[in-house]
Amino acid sequence: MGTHYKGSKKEINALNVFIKLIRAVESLNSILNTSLSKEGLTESQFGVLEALFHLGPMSQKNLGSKLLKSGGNITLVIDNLEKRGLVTRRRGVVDRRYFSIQLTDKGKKLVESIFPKQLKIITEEIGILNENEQYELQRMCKLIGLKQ
Amino acid sequence: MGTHYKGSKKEINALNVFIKLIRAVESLNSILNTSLSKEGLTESQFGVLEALFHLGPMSQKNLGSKLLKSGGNITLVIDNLEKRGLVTRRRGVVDRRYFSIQLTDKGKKLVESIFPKQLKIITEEIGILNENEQYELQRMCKLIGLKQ
DNA sequence: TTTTCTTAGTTTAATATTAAACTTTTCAAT
DNA sequence: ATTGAAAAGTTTAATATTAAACTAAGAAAA
Repeated sequence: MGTHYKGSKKEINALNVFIKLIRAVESLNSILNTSLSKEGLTESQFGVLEALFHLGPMSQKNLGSKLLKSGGNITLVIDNLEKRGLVTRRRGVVDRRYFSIQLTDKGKKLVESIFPKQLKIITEEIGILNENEQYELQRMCKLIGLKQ
Repeated sequence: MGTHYKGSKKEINALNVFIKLIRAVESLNSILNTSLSKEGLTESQFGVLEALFHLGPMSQKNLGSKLLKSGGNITLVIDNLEKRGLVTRRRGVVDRRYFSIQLTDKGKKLVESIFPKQLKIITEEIGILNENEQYELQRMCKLIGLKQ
């Protein structure tokens, strides 16, 4: 969304804020993804591993809800993680429709080695803002994300 | 990136700010993309059309720079837009390595019909914040996006 | 119990996205 | 002028992403 549109002042301001917001997130994600790709992981794959690590085993449906991704997408990401031996599918005993997706030891060790690095990057980047600014940024983002 | 990690207070705060920032942008993009998909356009396709509309014809290389996308990606997106008759490739006369990517009339009309709707959504969403908040949000985003 | 509805997961088709290898064209250096 | 480097675009292979159609399993209703 370029900045060359001649709209009302209110529109131009909103558009500029929007663009800066998008760019900030793109910048952060770019740094984080560069770090991840060195470990041979994509953002989605790390998202799954990290969710399993911090929240424990869960179904693919549940993973999709947490990560805001479609069922078909989760199927593929889990396939790729399973091929690399980072997670396993365990079919539900009571309800055979479910899989319980589990981190393997290899997967757990990988998250333990990567997560601190990612957190360090995030802490450094966000650390450009002081405590009060961080509070304000978070408050404003909550307002914007309100309507889901 | 979940919220269940037991790190230092500073790390936990930064992680929470990061998550809220990501969620806000995801929320905004989701609303905008829903609107675009009704017109049969993807975010990338609209990005190209909008850039051509507001900045004029340019090369694929140039489009890639503006939109922060790889050359191969631009090739595909232009292919798809060209199939639908929304843009045309015009081979450079002086330097035959370049294409000048041009909006067709059909493409121009489409942008003229969609852009105001997108701007309206953005203005409404960002309008939740008052003028000073918008200024502050923009300022902080610039700081975060500083290192490219 | 048999039928019907719902839910979890898979598959398919389309677009997106990148890195890397490749082609064509231009430009610079010898 | 010829050779070699650089630049624009394409292709390929891999992963991502969604919607929609599909399969299998369980639950509810008849």
